[in-house]
Amino acid sequence: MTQRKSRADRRVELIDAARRAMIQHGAEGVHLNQIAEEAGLTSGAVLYHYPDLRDLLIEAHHAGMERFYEQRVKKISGIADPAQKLITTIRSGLPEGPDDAGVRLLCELGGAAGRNRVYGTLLTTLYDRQVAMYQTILEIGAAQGVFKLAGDSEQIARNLVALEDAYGYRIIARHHSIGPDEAVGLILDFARMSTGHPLKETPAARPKTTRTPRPRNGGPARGATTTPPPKDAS
Amino acid sequence: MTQRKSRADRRVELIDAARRAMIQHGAEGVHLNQIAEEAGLTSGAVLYHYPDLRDLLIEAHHAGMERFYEQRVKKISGIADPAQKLITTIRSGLPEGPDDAGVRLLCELGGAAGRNRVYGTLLTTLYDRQVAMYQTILEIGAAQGVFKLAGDSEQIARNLVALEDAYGYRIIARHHSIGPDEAVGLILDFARMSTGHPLKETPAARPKTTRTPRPRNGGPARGATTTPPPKDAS
DNA sequence: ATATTTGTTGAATCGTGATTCAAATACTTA
DNA sequence: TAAGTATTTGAATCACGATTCAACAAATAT
Repeated sequence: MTQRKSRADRRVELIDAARRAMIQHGAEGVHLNQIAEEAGLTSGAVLYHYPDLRDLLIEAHHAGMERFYEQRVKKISGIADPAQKLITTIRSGLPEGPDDAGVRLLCELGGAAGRNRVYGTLLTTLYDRQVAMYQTILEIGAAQGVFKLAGDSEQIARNLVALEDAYGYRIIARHHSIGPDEAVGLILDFARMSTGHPLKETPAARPKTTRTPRPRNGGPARGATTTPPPKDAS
Repeated sequence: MTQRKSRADRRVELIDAARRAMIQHGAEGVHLNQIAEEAGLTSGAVLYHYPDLRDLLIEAHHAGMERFYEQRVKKISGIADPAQKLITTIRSGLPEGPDDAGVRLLCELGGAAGRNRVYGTLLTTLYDRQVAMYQTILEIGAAQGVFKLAGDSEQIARNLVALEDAYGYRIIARHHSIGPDEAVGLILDFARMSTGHPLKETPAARPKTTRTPRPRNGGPARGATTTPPPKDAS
C-alpha cells in the first residue's frame, strides 16, 4: 500500500497532484483517475479526501494562483529601485516558456471563467491583486520622482497586467516570434511611455532559471499529447 | 425524421451547432450528443458527416475566428478617418458583454492552445492577422500625418491586440468594474500615447447593438450551468 | 415508376470513468 | 500488546458517452 499520510499532508499532496493533472489534461478535462495516478493513489483514496471533485479542483486553482502571486512578490521583495522593481515584476508575470506550469494553469481557467462563476471570481481577484501590486510600484516610483506617470496609476497598472496576461497566452500558444524576452520588450515599451523612465534591463533582472524546478515527476508521461495530435490543421 | 439536407448544407449547420455547443460546454468539454442536439439531429447523423469529432471542432473554431475577423474588417470598411477607424477597430475587438458568443469561443481556446498544437496555431494566426490589421491603420494614419507614432508600428499593433485580448478575458470573466466601455477607455489611453492623437470617441463609433443576433435558438438550455454552480468559493 | 444513392434514425454494443463499499492495512492510544 | 481509528485498496456496480450498423426515408437518377 502506498505510504499512509495524515489528512492535512494528503490534502496538500492531492492539491498539487490535481494541479499537475489539470495542466496536462485541461482544467475541465481532467479525470479523477488522472489525479489519483498523479498522486500515486487510487481513485477511492482521492474521493475519501474530496468527496466532491470540484472542491479539489477549485482548491488546486486557488493554490496555483497563490503560489504564482507569492513568487512574484518574493522576487521583488529585495529590490529598492522602482525601475528595477518594475522590470522584474513584468518578467515575473510572464511564463518562462510554453511549458511554464504556473501560467499554463491560469490560462486553462480563461475559458472556464465564462461558464463558471467561481473560476471567474478567482481570476478576477488575481487580476485585481496584480493591478494593486503594479500600482504600488508606480506610485512609489512617482513619489520618489523616478517615474513621471503619463496617466492615472490604476489605468497604467491595469494595462500592464493586461499586457502580461495576453502575452502569457501567446507564449503558451507557442507564437513563433513572441517568447518571454520579446514579450518583456513589448511590455517595457509601454512601461517607458507610461513612466517616462528609460527602464534599462540590467543583468540582475534577467532570466535566471530560478523558478519551478520543471515537471517534477520526470517526463515519462510526456510525448503523448492529451488530445492526440489532430491529423491536419484544416 | 428531421428535414433532410444536402451534404454541404448539413456540414455548415453542424459547424454552427458545434460552435454553439462549445460555448455552452467548453471547447474540450463538449459531448457529441450536445452537438447533435444543438443541430437537431442524432449522434449517428453527426458521425456520418464527421467520423472524427475533432475535425468538426477544429472547423468550428476556424469558422468562428473567420467570422470574428470578417466582422471587424466589415465594421471599419467604410471609415476613412484613421482615428475613427482605430477607435472602431478597438471596440470591435472586444466582446459586447460577458455572453458575447464570438469572444467566448476564442477564450475557450486559450487553455487548449497550450496542449493542442492545432489550436495554438489557429490562435496565433488570428493574433498575427489582427496585428497586421492594426498596423495598416497605424501606418496609413502616420503617412497622412494624423498619427505621430511613438514607436514601431508593429510594436504598437502587437500591444493593441494584446490589450484587446486581455480585456476580452476580463469581460468574459465578469470583472465587476471592467466592461466593454471601460476596456475601450483603457485601450484608448494606450492608443493616445502611441499615436499622439486625442482619439475622441464620436457617437458614430459607439455600441450600436449590431452584431450576433443573440443566442439564436432561444435560451431554453440556459439557466443550467454546465458545471453545476460549485457550492462555495475556495 | 423504379432503382439507386444519400442522409437519418434508433437500438445494440462497447468502453470508460465515477461511485460505492467491504476488507485490508497502517497508525494511535490505552 | 490489544483495541480502536483513520487511510487505502480493489473489486463490484452504475451511468453515460461513443461507436456501429441494419433498417428506413428522402432525394436523385434512370
